[in-house]
Amino acid sequence: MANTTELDNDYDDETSKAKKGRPRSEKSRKAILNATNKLLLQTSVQELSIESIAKKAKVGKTTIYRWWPNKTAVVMEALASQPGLQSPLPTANNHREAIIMQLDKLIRLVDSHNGQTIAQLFSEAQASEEALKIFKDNLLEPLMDAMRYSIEEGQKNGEFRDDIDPDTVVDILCGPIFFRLMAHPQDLTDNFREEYPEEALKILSPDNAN
Amino acid sequence: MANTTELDNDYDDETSKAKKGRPRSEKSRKAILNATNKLLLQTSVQELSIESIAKKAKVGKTTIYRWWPNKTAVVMEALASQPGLQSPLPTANNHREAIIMQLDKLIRLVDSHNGQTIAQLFSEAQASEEALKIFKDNLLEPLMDAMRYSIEEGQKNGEFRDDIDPDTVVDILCGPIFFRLMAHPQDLTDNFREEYPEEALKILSPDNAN
Amino acid sequence: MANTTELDNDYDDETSKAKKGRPRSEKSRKAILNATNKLLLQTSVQELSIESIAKKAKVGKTTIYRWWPNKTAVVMEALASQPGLQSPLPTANNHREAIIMQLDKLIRLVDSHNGQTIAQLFSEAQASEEALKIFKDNLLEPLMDAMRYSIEEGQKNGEFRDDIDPDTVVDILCGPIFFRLMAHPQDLTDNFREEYPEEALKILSPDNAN
Amino acid sequence: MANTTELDNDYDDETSKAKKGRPRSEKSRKAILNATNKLLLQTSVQELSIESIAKKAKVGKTTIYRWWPNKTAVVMEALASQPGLQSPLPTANNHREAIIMQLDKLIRLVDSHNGQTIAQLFSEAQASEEALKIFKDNLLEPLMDAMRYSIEEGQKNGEFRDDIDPDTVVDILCGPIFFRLMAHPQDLTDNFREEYPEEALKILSPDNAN
DNA sequence: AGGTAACCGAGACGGTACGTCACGTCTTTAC
DNA sequence: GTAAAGACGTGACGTACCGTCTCGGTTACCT
Repeated sequence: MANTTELDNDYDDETSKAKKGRPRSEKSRKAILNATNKLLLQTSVQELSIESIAKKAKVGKTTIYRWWPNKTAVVMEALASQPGLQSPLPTANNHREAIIMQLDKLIRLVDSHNGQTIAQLFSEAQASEEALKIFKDNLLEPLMDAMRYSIEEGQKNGEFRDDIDPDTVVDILCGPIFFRLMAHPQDLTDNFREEYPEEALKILSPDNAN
Repeated sequence: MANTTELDNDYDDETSKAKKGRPRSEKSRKAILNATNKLLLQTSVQELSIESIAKKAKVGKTTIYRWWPNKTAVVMEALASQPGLQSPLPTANNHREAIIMQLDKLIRLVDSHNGQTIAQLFSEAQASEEALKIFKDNLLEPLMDAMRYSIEEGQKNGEFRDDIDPDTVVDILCGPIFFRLMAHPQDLTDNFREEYPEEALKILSPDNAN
Repeated sequence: MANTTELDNDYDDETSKAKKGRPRSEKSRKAILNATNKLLLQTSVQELSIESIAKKAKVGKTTIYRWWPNKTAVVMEALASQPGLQSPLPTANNHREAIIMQLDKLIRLVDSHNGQTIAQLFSEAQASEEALKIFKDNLLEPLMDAMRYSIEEGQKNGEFRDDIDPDTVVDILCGPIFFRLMAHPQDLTDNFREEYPEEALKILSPDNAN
Repeated sequence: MANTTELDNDYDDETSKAKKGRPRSEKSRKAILNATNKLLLQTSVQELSIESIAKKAKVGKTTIYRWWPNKTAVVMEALASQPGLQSPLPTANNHREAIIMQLDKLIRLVDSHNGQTIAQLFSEAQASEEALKIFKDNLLEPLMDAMRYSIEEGQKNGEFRDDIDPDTVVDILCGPIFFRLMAHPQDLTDNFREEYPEEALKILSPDNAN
């Protein structure tokens, strides 16, 4: 029947957006992320259940399962939906300063009320390949990529020693922050925030080249 | 028949043994730890269930609950029960060497088939105060205490700069290893094991004092 | 609020269709009652476990707990679901005959393979207010109400003496049957069925009035 | 009736019968029966656990299992150990009076705080051949035997009609009492106690012979 | 204007594991 | 040999969530 239909379909496929059916409810999406954030103030990511989110958001469980692959993805997006997390860094005068600002931002993030949630997301990722990908794609990689870029640029222009692998440096810079977050988060004090970046960056000083 | 003092000691030793009731079954204890280790080769700590341990060990669930407060504690003891983990470090010529050996041992541990389990235990600990205590008491603190001791001694004898908090140094040394374990464990290569300790230790070099 | 009684189904179809969510599975309901009846051929009500019913019916435990408050309720409904138990009594010429037929039906019921189950349900009811209510509402009261009605009518029309409390009479008529069921069920013979109702009914004879 | 003379016990201790090992502890026996009676004031026989008795009596579980085959036996003996239950009946002028006194005693017993326990024992017996035997041997049979004896004697001397099976009569007399105890114990009032025996006995009146 | 298709909430479904309780047995020391 | 203590393997309890599945009902686009 109706070859016109097929022509139209072909045409539609190209112009894309024209999907049949009821569109995704933005209201539900927001209710879910909102409920997730509220629940996370009281419970850990591990204790958080899809069922409790659905109940709190007055949403069917299927609606959650339709749009997110798992709990980690929901929490990740709920976290990202919070205002203020995307705040841009001020422009830096040099790569050293840029990295210090990045580290400072990371410490602030991790020392906020979201710190525990981030640690728990990282933890969830340890038991599931899928969750690990989501965590890395959305939080870890952007962070590390920016840092690696600054390192590489600094190495190119001689600001930093260049006889050390940038990936290793990224781990050396970020690792202690995440470690402290997970092992003794109460010590992520102002003091640490001020001193740590300076100390950590010494690893990149040309004086420490082999 | 020595003097009275020793008799008293002997006597005390014998009376203190006197526990009433059926003694704890060493056989069951071993079966539980054994089953746990075997199951951990196939599943994550998170997926591991007390029920599956009990079934595999041919033991009642209650026997597990009687002796361990939670899953983390069982896994922790199962891990510790493995031979070779308690292997002592060779004596070092100086504190720098001592720390390098400690770091090397940690990397080896974390790069073994137990690495994932350790990461998962650390993760479990993020959602439970109780689990965190067990993890720190049994794994983290002994490790960090030894390292802190070496650092402090090295600071005293001038081997290391002494204008930096030993606790911070411990985090700087250990953090990247745990971070890499959790973020990209496939990169805990021989190469990393050889280079990382040397690089990390630069933080303690007197040349890097402020 | 939903006040749907199952008897009202015809009426409901026309009016209050408004049930949300997936409807109750009739297949599961039948599987549960069926499994219960089958298991009761092998074990006592006391030994019967919800878990075994769920397993045999290939149904989740929660499905049982969702629809029945306790084991007694499941068994009660399983019993009632058996064909033949609801068979109506033939119409009687007078109240004496009506009661004799009711007693005969009770003895037959109690002498069937369901007799033990009924005794055990009655027993379960001795330790639980809730179970007692279910047993009375579903089995005992209908039986006793019918009997009491016949007694009262017979008293009104002079067929029976009216100087005795109908409730006491009901107990006098039913008690021995249940007692024999519980104390020596092997004696609920044809002989008893034939003789007992006649004898018991003498209590209502006008000749025995005080 | 217990007629163990204490002289015999003293004598045994000193001489022949002397069994090896520690003798059974009378203190434990009493503690167990005592604890059982106390617990039965709070819980049903079904809810009562051997474990709770042992705990309350400060006795090992094995001590209970060594001397009683099951819970019913313990409860039965605990019940029997209560003073006042063995009170003898006054001598009767005729068999009719004897039976009335027996029924009156039964109603009193069953209306006491032990009534529920007796009903529950009878109930336990429905699921276990062993428990049924204990209940019948210790409570039901003595009661029914006495009643049957009076009936048979009354039939012999013409006090009662003799064209009805004494066993059936016993059930007719006792059944309603147990039935009322189990179905609506709140109606075991003084009124019932006074009226029921007279009414029930009409079944034996020669006037009601066929 | 009417079909059709994807969405939505609600909630029942078969499962798995939880942590607890009591069972009846076993194993120790003490008497 | 009995007693108290208490650990043992077993199995059921009732609950919480899992991820899936049906419902009735709601938008939107596409004829």
